Amino acid sequence: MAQQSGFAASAIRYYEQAGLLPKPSRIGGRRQYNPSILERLAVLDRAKECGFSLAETRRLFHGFREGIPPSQRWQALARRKLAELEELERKIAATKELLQVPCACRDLAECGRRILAKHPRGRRSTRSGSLPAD
Amino acid sequence: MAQQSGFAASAIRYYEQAGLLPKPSRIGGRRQYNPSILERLAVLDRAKECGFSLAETRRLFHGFREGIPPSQRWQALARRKLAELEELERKIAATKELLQVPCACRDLAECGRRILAKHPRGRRSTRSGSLPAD
DNA sequence: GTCGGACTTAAAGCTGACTTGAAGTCAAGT
DNA sequence: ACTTGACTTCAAGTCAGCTTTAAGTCCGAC
Repeated sequence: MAQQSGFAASAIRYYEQAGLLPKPSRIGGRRQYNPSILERLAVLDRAKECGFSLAETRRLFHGFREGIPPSQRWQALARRKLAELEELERKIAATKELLQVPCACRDLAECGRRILAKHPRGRRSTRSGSLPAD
Repeated sequence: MAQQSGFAASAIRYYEQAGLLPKPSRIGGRRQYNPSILERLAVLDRAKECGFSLAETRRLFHGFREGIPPSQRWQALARRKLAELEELERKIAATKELLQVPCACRDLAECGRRILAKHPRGRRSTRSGSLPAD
């Protein structure tokens, strides 16, 4: 079992099935991994740390013409990801500000009235705020 | 239909079933909303903008003794959320740095070897990096 | 009385990245 | 032969926050 990698076996099988790892050779049904898989997994892990989704990581591996070197691949993906992160930072900053607004309402209904007074809720939703999940 | 609120009907029903909205009175099976529900929904929306999960928002509404004023409720939740956001900002900063590391490898296997050389992967996983989803 | 439209419900579906479960297979050791 | 234990597969389950679907109900208009 190839958990010198720090990944769960189930995760490795999942990555394989998701096209992120090459199909390993088999002996009697069992996967035989050669050590290069560890390099693959290290890159995968790094991509994960970089916040790349599996789809993005798949692009890293297979989304470029053969000869394109890693530097260009990383760069292309990084550019988009950095933009996303900056967007996320903006949202966080806005959220932090909201969280620091003091509240002097007597009850939550009054909170509601004040919020409504400031931001009348139109029929069609104001799509802006609200952070992604954590 | 109470979509002066900007919420989808299905979402409102979902919130009701999740204990975030009071059960409205009914006439012939149909919900009859009084206008105070709009205040409720406004607070809910604000909580969402603040990045609160439905569970946290439920605490805002029902997680305190009766007389505790909104200011204290918001404050208690905000303290924890701000800490989370700062943690998230730290992760983003770390991720941004990672994304800016230049890569001079000839191929992805070499990337893997370099990563492995820097961070030998132990048996039990290094639980640190990697942003939540977006 | 019967049509339409707006509501009602419970249940299932969606996304992403996996994990968990059940049931089967394989090879080595006793 | 039989057990053990590590693997295999495929399907289903998990989390959140909803949305979608299907089937049913209610009421007013015709």
